[in-house]
Amino acid sequence: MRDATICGKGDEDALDRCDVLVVNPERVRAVRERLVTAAETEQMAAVFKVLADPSRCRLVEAIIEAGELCVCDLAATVEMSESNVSHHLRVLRAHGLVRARREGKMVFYSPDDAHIRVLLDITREHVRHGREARAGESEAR
Amino acid sequence: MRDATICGKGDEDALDRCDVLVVNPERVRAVRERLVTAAETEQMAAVFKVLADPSRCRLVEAIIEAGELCVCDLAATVEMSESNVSHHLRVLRAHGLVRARREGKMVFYSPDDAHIRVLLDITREHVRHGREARAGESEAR
DNA sequence: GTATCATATGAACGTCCGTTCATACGTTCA
DNA sequence: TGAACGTATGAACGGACGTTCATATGATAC
Repeated sequence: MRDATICGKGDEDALDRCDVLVVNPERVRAVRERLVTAAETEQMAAVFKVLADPSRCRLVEAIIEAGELCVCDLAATVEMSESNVSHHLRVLRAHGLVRARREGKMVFYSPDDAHIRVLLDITREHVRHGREARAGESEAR
Repeated sequence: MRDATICGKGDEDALDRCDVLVVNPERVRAVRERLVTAAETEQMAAVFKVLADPSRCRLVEAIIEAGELCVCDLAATVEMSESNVSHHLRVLRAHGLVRARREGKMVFYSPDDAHIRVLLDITREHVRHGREARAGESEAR
Protein backbone atom coordinates (compact mmCIF):
# COMPACT_ATOMS: atom_id res chain seq x y z
CA MET A 1 0.00 0.00 0.00
CA ARG A 2 1.28 3.36 -0.98
CA ASP A 3 0.41 6.19 1.31
CA ALA A 4 1.84 8.91 -0.85
CA THR A 5 -0.64 11.69 -1.47
CA ILE A 6 0.88 12.58 -4.79
CA CYS A 7 2.60 10.56 -7.45
CA GLY A 8 1.48 7.30 -6.00
CA LYS A 9 0.91 4.18 -7.91
CA GLY A 10 -2.15 2.07 -7.51
CA ASP A 11 -1.91 -1.64 -7.26
CA GLU A 12 1.15 -3.25 -8.66
CA ASP A 13 -0.88 -5.92 -10.37
CA ALA A 14 -2.68 -3.90 -12.95
CA LEU A 15 -1.47 -0.33 -12.96
CA ASP A 16 1.33 0.68 -15.21
CA ARG A 17 4.65 0.06 -13.60
CA CYS A 18 6.17 3.46 -14.12
CA ASP A 19 5.49 7.13 -14.05
CA VAL A 20 1.76 7.31 -13.75
CA LEU A 21 1.05 10.49 -11.90
CA VAL A 22 -1.93 10.13 -9.66
CA VAL A 23 -3.44 12.80 -7.48
CA ASN A 24 -5.82 10.65 -5.51
CA PRO A 25 -4.51 7.09 -5.55
CA GLU A 26 -7.03 5.51 -3.22
CA ARG A 27 -9.89 7.01 -5.17
CA VAL A 28 -8.42 5.66 -8.38
CA ARG A 29 -8.12 2.29 -6.77
CA ALA A 30 -11.69 2.39 -5.50
CA VAL A 31 -13.06 3.38 -8.88
CA ARG A 32 -11.08 0.70 -10.63
CA GLU A 33 -12.39 -1.89 -8.23
CA ARG A 34 -15.99 -0.93 -8.89
CA LEU A 35 -15.50 -0.77 -12.64
CA VAL A 36 -16.75 -3.61 -14.76
CA THR A 37 -14.39 -5.83 -16.68
CA ALA A 38 -12.50 -4.32 -19.56
CA ALA A 39 -13.78 -7.17 -21.69
CA GLU A 40 -17.35 -6.26 -20.85
CA THR A 41 -16.67 -2.63 -21.70
CA GLU A 42 -15.36 -3.72 -25.07
CA GLN A 43 -18.51 -5.73 -25.71
CA MET A 44 -20.60 -2.71 -24.82
CA ALA A 45 -18.55 -0.53 -27.13
CA ALA A 46 -19.06 -3.13 -29.84
CA VAL A 47 -22.83 -2.82 -29.44
CA PHE A 48 -22.58 0.95 -29.66
CA LYS A 49 -20.39 0.60 -32.73
CA VAL A 50 -23.12 -1.37 -34.43
CA LEU A 51 -25.52 1.52 -33.92
CA ALA A 52 -22.88 4.15 -34.63
CA ASP A 53 -23.45 4.02 -38.35
CA PRO A 54 -26.35 6.15 -39.63
CA SER A 55 -27.36 3.51 -42.16
CA ARG A 56 -27.52 0.74 -39.57
CA CYS A 57 -29.20 3.00 -37.05
CA ARG A 58 -31.87 3.85 -39.59
CA LEU A 59 -32.29 0.21 -40.52
CA VAL A 60 -32.94 -0.68 -36.91
CA GLU A 61 -35.41 2.17 -36.59
CA ALA A 62 -37.23 0.99 -39.67
CA ILE A 63 -37.33 -2.62 -38.49
CA ILE A 64 -38.63 -1.61 -35.08
CA GLU A 65 -41.20 0.69 -36.64
CA ALA A 66 -42.38 -1.96 -39.09
CA GLY A 67 -42.14 -4.94 -36.81
CA GLU A 68 -41.01 -7.05 -39.74
CA LEU A 69 -39.75 -6.20 -43.20
CA CYS A 70 -38.02 -7.94 -46.07
CA VAL A 71 -34.69 -6.80 -47.45
CA CYS A 72 -35.94 -5.07 -50.57
CA ASP A 73 -38.61 -3.16 -48.67
CA LEU A 74 -36.00 -2.21 -46.11
CA ALA A 75 -33.75 -0.95 -48.88
CA ALA A 76 -36.59 1.14 -50.27
CA THR A 77 -37.51 2.44 -46.82
CA VAL A 78 -34.04 3.67 -45.96
CA GLU A 79 -33.11 4.42 -49.58
CA MET A 80 -30.04 2.25 -49.80
CA SER A 81 -28.82 -0.40 -52.19
CA GLU A 82 -29.98 -3.89 -51.31
CA SER A 83 -26.40 -5.10 -51.23
CA ASN A 84 -25.48 -2.49 -48.70
CA VAL A 85 -28.58 -3.29 -46.66
CA SER A 86 -27.66 -6.95 -46.67
CA HIS A 87 -24.18 -6.18 -45.45
CA HIS A 88 -25.51 -4.10 -42.60
CA LEU A 89 -28.19 -6.64 -41.69
CA ARG A 90 -25.47 -9.22 -41.34
CA VAL A 91 -23.76 -7.07 -38.74
CA LEU A 92 -27.01 -6.36 -36.94
CA ARG A 93 -27.92 -10.03 -36.87
CA ALA A 94 -24.46 -11.09 -35.72
CA HIS A 95 -24.81 -8.80 -32.71
CA GLY A 96 -28.28 -9.94 -31.79
CA LEU A 97 -30.09 -6.74 -32.72
CA VAL A 98 -32.32 -8.25 -35.39
CA ARG A 99 -33.34 -11.71 -36.43
CA ALA A 100 -34.13 -13.18 -39.82
CA ARG A 101 -37.01 -15.36 -40.93
CA ARG A 102 -37.02 -16.97 -44.34
CA GLU A 103 -40.22 -17.25 -46.35
CA GLY A 104 -39.71 -18.45 -49.88
CA LYS A 105 -37.14 -16.32 -51.61
CA MET A 106 -37.55 -13.52 -49.16
CA VAL A 107 -36.02 -12.98 -45.77
CA PHE A 108 -37.91 -10.95 -43.22
CA TYR A 109 -36.09 -9.11 -40.49
CA SER A 110 -37.52 -8.22 -37.12
CA PRO A 111 -36.18 -6.85 -33.83
CA ASP A 112 -34.45 -9.43 -31.69
CA ASP A 113 -33.96 -7.62 -28.40
CA ALA A 114 -36.23 -5.35 -26.42
CA HIS A 115 -33.23 -3.41 -25.11
CA ILE A 116 -32.50 -1.90 -28.48
CA ARG A 117 -35.76 -0.04 -28.69
CA VAL A 118 -35.05 1.50 -25.31
CA LEU A 119 -31.55 2.40 -26.41
CA LEU A 120 -32.90 4.27 -29.40
CA ASP A 121 -35.59 5.99 -27.36
CA ILE A 122 -33.18 7.24 -24.74
CA THR A 123 -30.66 8.37 -27.29
CA ARG A 124 -33.33 10.22 -29.22
CA GLU A 125 -34.33 11.89 -25.99
CA HIS A 126 -30.74 12.80 -25.31
CA VAL A 127 -30.34 14.27 -28.77
CA ARG A 128 -33.52 16.32 -28.52
CA HIS A 129 -32.81 17.48 -25.03
CA GLY A 130 -29.18 18.23 -25.81
CA ARG A 131 -30.05 20.35 -28.80
CA GLU A 132 -32.13 22.66 -26.66
CA ALA A 133 -29.71 22.68 -23.77
CA ARG A 134 -26.72 23.51 -25.95
CA ALA A 135 -28.53 26.19 -27.90
CA GLY A 136 -26.86 29.12 -26.19
CA GLU A 137 -23.58 27.60 -25.18
CA SER A 138 -20.17 28.58 -26.48
CA GLU A 139 -18.83 25.08 -26.52
CA ALA A 140 -16.16 24.26 -29.02
CA ARG A 141 -16.89 21.91 -31.82
CA MET B 1 -40.47 12.56 -50.70
CA ARG B 2 -40.52 10.52 -53.83
CA ASP B 3 -42.64 7.66 -52.61
CA ALA B 4 -44.71 8.04 -55.73
CA THR B 5 -41.96 6.24 -57.63
CA ILE B 6 -42.28 3.23 -55.44
CA CYS B 7 -44.18 0.48 -57.10
CA GLY B 8 -45.35 -2.92 -56.09
CA LYS B 9 -44.60 -6.26 -57.59
CA GLY B 10 -48.29 -6.83 -58.09
CA ASP B 11 -48.56 -3.95 -60.48
CA GLU B 12 -47.02 -5.35 -63.62
CA ASP B 13 -47.66 -2.19 -65.55
CA ALA B 14 -45.61 -0.05 -63.23
CA LEU B 15 -43.03 -2.67 -62.41
CA ASP B 16 -40.79 -2.13 -65.39
CA ARG B 17 -40.35 1.60 -64.94
CA CYS B 18 -39.52 1.87 -61.30
CA ASP B 19 -35.96 1.85 -60.01
CA VAL B 20 -36.80 0.46 -56.59
CA LEU B 21 -38.35 -2.95 -56.29
CA VAL B 22 -40.80 -3.06 -53.45
CA VAL B 23 -42.90 -5.94 -52.28
CA ASN B 24 -45.24 -4.06 -50.02
CA PRO B 25 -45.31 -0.43 -51.15
CA GLU B 26 -48.00 0.86 -48.81
CA ARG B 27 -46.23 -0.64 -45.86
CA VAL B 28 -42.98 0.96 -46.93
CA ARG B 29 -44.75 4.26 -47.26
CA ALA B 30 -46.34 3.90 -43.83
CA VAL B 31 -43.05 3.03 -42.17
CA ARG B 32 -41.27 5.90 -43.85
CA GLU B 33 -43.94 8.29 -42.67
CA ARG B 34 -43.61 7.18 -39.08
CA LEU B 35 -39.82 7.25 -39.16
CA VAL B 36 -38.01 10.13 -37.56
CA THR B 37 -35.98 12.55 -39.60
CA ALA B 38 -32.83 11.30 -41.26
CA ALA B 39 -31.01 14.19 -39.63
CA GLU B 40 -32.15 13.04 -36.21
CA THR B 41 -31.03 9.51 -36.95
CA GLU B 42 -27.61 10.84 -37.86
CA GLN B 43 -27.42 12.70 -34.58
CA MET B 44 -28.34 9.54 -32.73
CA ALA B 45 -25.70 7.58 -34.63
CA ALA B 46 -23.21 10.29 -33.70
CA VAL B 47 -23.98 9.77 -30.02
CA PHE B 48 -23.51 6.03 -30.44
CA LYS B 49 -20.27 6.66 -32.25
CA VAL B 50 -18.96 8.56 -29.27
CA LEU B 51 -19.56 5.51 -27.10
CA ALA B 52 -18.45 3.07 -29.78
CA ASP B 53 -14.80 3.37 -28.83
CA PRO B 54 -13.72 1.12 -25.92
CA SER B 55 -11.46 3.81 -24.51
CA ARG B 56 -14.19 6.44 -24.47
CA CYS B 57 -16.74 3.98 -23.19
CA ARG B 58 -14.44 3.09 -20.31
CA LEU B 59 -13.75 6.75 -19.62
CA VAL B 60 -17.45 7.43 -19.29
CA GLU B 61 -17.88 4.44 -17.02
CA ALA B 62 -15.05 5.64 -14.81
CA ILE B 63 -16.43 9.18 -14.67
CA ILE B 64 -19.89 7.94 -13.78
CA GLU B 65 -18.49 5.58 -11.20
CA ALA B 66 -16.30 8.25 -9.62
CA GLY B 67 -18.72 11.13 -9.95
CA GLU B 68 -15.81 13.43 -10.63
CA LEU B 69 -12.19 12.81 -11.56
CA CYS B 70 -9.25 14.79 -12.90
CA VAL B 71 -7.48 13.93 -16.10
CA CYS B 72 -4.42 12.27 -14.62
CA ASP B 73 -6.48 10.11 -12.30
CA LEU B 74 -8.71 9.19 -15.20
CA ALA B 75 -5.64 8.21 -17.19
CA ALA B 76 -4.46 6.02 -14.34
CA THR B 77 -7.90 4.51 -13.88
CA VAL B 78 -8.35 3.46 -17.48
CA GLU B 79 -4.62 2.91 -18.09
CA MET B 80 -4.20 5.28 -20.96
CA SER B 81 -1.84 8.12 -21.78
CA GLU B 82 -3.01 11.48 -20.54
CA SER B 83 -2.79 12.89 -24.03
CA ASN B 84 -5.08 10.22 -25.34
CA VAL B 85 -7.45 10.75 -22.44
CA SER B 86 -7.53 14.44 -23.16
CA HIS B 87 -8.35 13.81 -26.80
CA HIS B 88 -11.22 11.54 -25.87
CA LEU B 89 -12.53 13.86 -23.20
CA ARG B 90 -12.74 16.58 -25.79
CA VAL B 91 -15.03 14.42 -27.87
CA LEU B 92 -17.12 13.43 -24.87
CA ARG B 93 -17.47 17.03 -23.79
CA ALA B 94 -18.31 18.23 -27.28
CA HIS B 95 -21.23 15.81 -27.38
CA GLY B 96 -22.54 16.69 -23.95
CA LEU B 97 -21.65 13.45 -22.24
CA VAL B 98 -19.30 14.95 -19.67
CA ARG B 99 -18.56 18.40 -18.36
CA ALA B 100 -15.33 19.96 -17.15
CA ARG B 101 -14.64 22.01 -14.04
CA ARG B 102 -11.32 23.77 -13.57
CA GLU B 103 -9.69 23.95 -10.16
CA GLY B 104 -6.19 25.33 -10.24
CA LYS B 105 -4.10 23.42 -12.70
CA MET B 106 -6.43 20.50 -12.71
CA VAL B 107 -9.60 19.91 -14.63
CA PHE B 108 -12.24 17.67 -13.14
CA TYR B 109 -14.66 15.82 -15.33
CA SER B 110 -18.12 14.69 -14.32
CA PRO B 111 -21.17 13.27 -16.07
CA ASP B 112 -23.25 15.82 -17.90
CA ASP B 113 -26.36 13.89 -18.83
CA ALA B 114 -28.44 11.40 -16.91
CA HIS B 115 -29.35 9.56 -20.11
CA ILE B 116 -25.85 8.26 -20.56
CA ARG B 117 -25.87 6.23 -17.38
CA VAL B 118 -29.07 4.58 -18.51
CA LEU B 119 -27.58 3.93 -21.93
CA LEU B 120 -24.65 2.13 -20.37
CA ASP B 121 -26.86 0.17 -18.01
CA ILE B 122 -29.15 -1.06 -20.74
CA THR B 123 -26.30 -1.92 -23.03
CA ARG B 124 -24.54 -3.82 -20.27
CA GLU B 125 -27.77 -5.69 -19.68
CA HIS B 126 -28.04 -6.45 -23.37
CA VAL B 127 -24.49 -7.75 -23.47
CA ARG B 128 -24.95 -9.95 -20.43
CA HIS B 129 -28.32 -11.22 -21.54
CA GLY B 130 -27.16 -11.76 -25.10
CA ARG B 131 -24.21 -13.83 -24.00
CA GLU B 132 -26.46 -16.26 -22.19
CA ALA B 133 -29.16 -16.25 -24.86
CA ARG B 134 -26.71 -16.99 -27.64
CA ALA B 135 -24.91 -19.68 -25.68
CA GLY B 136 -26.94 -22.63 -26.92
CA GLU B 137 -28.14 -21.40 -30.24
CA SER B 138 -27.48 -23.10 -33.52
CA GLU B 139 -27.66 -19.85 -35.44
CA ALA B 140 -25.34 -19.39 -38.35
CA ARG B 141 -22.36 -17.18 -37.77
C1' DG C 1 -33.41 -28.43 -67.17
C1' DT C 2 -33.16 -22.76 -67.74
C1' DA C 3 -34.54 -18.28 -66.22
C1' DT C 4 -35.51 -14.93 -62.93
C1' DC C 5 -35.94 -13.07 -58.55
C1' DA C 6 -34.41 -12.08 -53.56
C1' DT C 7 -30.66 -12.14 -50.90
C1' DA C 8 -25.91 -12.96 -49.60
C1' DT C 9 -20.99 -12.75 -50.13
C1' DG C 10 -16.25 -11.24 -51.58
C1' DA C 11 -12.91 -7.88 -53.12
C1' DA C 12 -11.30 -3.31 -53.63
C1' DC C 13 -11.27 1.46 -52.90
C1' DG C 14 -11.62 5.61 -50.27
C1' DT C 15 -12.30 7.74 -46.01
C1' DC C 16 -12.54 8.18 -41.20
C1' DC C 17 -10.54 7.79 -36.71
C1' DG C 18 -7.72 6.28 -32.59
C1' DT C 19 -3.19 6.42 -31.02
C1' DT C 20 1.38 8.42 -30.40
C1' DC C 21 4.78 12.01 -30.36
C1' DA C 22 5.91 16.59 -29.98
C1' DT C 23 4.61 20.90 -28.51
C1' DA C 24 1.76 24.70 -26.66
C1' DC C 25 -1.21 26.63 -23.16
C1' DG C 26 -2.43 27.92 -18.42
C1' DT C 27 -1.64 27.81 -13.50
C1' DT C 28 1.10 27.66 -9.30
C1' DC C 29 5.15 28.31 -6.68
C1' DA C 30 9.99 29.75 -5.95
C1' DT D 1 10.64 35.96 -14.05
C1' DG D 2 11.41 31.26 -14.59
C1' DA D 3 10.52 26.43 -13.74
C1' DA D 4 7.48 22.65 -12.91
C1' DC D 5 3.21 20.69 -13.45
C1' DG D 6 -1.50 19.42 -15.42
C1' DT D 7 -3.81 19.68 -19.43
C1' DA D 8 -4.76 20.65 -24.26
C1' DT D 9 -3.72 20.71 -29.15
C1' DG D 10 -1.70 19.59 -33.80
C1' DA D 11 0.40 16.45 -37.09
C1' DA D 12 1.06 11.98 -38.83
C1' DC D 13 0.94 7.14 -39.13
C1' DG D 14 -1.68 2.85 -39.34
C1' DG D 15 -5.72 0.28 -39.18
C1' DA D 16 -10.65 -0.21 -39.34
C1' DC D 17 -14.90 0.26 -41.86
C1' DG D 18 -18.73 1.65 -45.11
C1' DT D 19 -19.85 1.70 -49.83
C1' DT D 20 -19.88 -0.09 -54.49
C1' DC D 21 -19.39 -3.51 -58.04
C1' DA D 22 -19.31 -8.09 -59.38
C1' DT D 23 -20.55 -12.55 -58.38
C1' DA D 24 -22.58 -16.46 -55.83
C1' DT D 25 -26.30 -18.90 -53.44
C1' DG D 26 -31.05 -20.40 -52.79
C1' DA D 27 -35.69 -20.55 -54.15
C1' DT D 28 -39.67 -20.29 -57.29
C1' DA D 29 -41.75 -20.54 -61.95
C1' DC D 30 -41.80 -21.99 -66.65
